[in-house]
Amino acid sequence: MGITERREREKEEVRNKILDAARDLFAREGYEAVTMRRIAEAIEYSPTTIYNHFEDKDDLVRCLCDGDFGQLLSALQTQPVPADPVVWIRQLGLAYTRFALSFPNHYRFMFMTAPDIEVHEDHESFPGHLAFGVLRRAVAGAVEGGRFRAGSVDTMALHLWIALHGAISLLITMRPEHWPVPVPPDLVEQVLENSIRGFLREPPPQEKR
Amino acid sequence: MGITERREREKEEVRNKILDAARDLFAREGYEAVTMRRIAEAIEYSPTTIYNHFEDKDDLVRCLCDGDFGQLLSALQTQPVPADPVVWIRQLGLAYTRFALSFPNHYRFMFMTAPDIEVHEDHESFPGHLAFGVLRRAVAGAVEGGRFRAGSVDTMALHLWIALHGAISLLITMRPEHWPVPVPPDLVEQVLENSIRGFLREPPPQEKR
DNA sequence: CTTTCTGGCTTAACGTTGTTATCATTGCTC
DNA sequence: GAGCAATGATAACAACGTTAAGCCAGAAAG
Repeated sequence: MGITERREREKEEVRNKILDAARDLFAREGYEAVTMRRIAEAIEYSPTTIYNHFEDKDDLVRCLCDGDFGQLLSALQTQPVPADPVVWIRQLGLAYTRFALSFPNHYRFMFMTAPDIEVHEDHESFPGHLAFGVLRRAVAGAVEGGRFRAGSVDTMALHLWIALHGAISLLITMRPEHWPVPVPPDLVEQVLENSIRGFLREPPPQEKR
Repeated sequence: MGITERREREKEEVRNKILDAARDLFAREGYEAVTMRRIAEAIEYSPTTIYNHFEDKDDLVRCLCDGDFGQLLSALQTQPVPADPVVWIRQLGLAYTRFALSFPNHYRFMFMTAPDIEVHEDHESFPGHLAFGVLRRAVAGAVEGGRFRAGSVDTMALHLWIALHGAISLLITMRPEHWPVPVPPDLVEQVLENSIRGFLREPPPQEKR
């Protein structure tokens, strides 16, 4: 009865080789560069073999991004939760940013590209939702702890996400020389700090410098 | 001497027919649907004719977006400037949003897609810069008028733009059912108002409601 | 041991795409 | 009328995603 297991293991192995080759192309050169034929050449299989493991190119890249984003998520969930929920929020935002800017093509595909057709029928499994759940918990902690002013936790978490996404997506899309003003190196931190400040119950102490 | 003028006029005419056909395809079905052959069929010319008027497909779509975005810009510059700079900022943000959500493919191409190669060598002519210039003037007015707290006008305008872009780009990309929380219909207005509030010198009066 | 069958893989091909090389035609210039 | 510049069309190329057809090792059945 170990035969089918070995077969499945071999199949999984090929699947991972495909994903590795695709990840390499994707991370370095983007979606357009991920070509069935280039993947096939890299793993020394024929292009059609890929279709035994993935429905089509979109399915492949989606599996790739879901998996890699899942790793970010587990990193978010694994790292220790600071006592101060505001510190926690800052930490989450920076981890999110670091991932996005390290894997801009992943981020672009997941949050800046409209899917062709209906996908992720069970919306809860989408890694983005789980990541958002973590952020929401942090915001809820800040509200309960009195650090944030009262209000809709969902709305505040949403606004934080939107602000981060705005800065990140523009950084990914536009080259620095195309911006209307010089881009400060800590732009995302600024935006994050600004948004947080808008939700604080009391203005931050003035002893800052 | 009217001959060359007539020739240029005819050439311009064909160019406009190309742009019109392309705009129709682009606005309705997006970048991928804009096909040299479909454009050619629509205008009853051969596909290669398009290359007499545009360098390649990217050049075509870029000209299209630049032109259409230029119209938004002139609308921004034409409309009367309110006495209250904060009202002005709100007005600019809403006009920007209306354009983006009315022409999501235009917006996607201009602000959510990385250009393949160097483009727009003279950065000042990029319509986005001019639009940002208007916003900066409005913010400067708010600072000078004492409505906004003191600080870098560039930074405040940048943060406003980023917040708007974050909300708009997510609305364009994600279908409502994929959001982690229900999307309020006035999301962009919320975000805009929130950002403005963060820059106000004094908290807004409480007579609201 | 032989036969059957099944799943994984390849070869070859189809239909599109952007783009280019080549050529014809038109009509201005001299 | 000869040359020339521009405009357009035909045909083709290379690359793409994807699919149909068949090959073939190896498990399953007799």
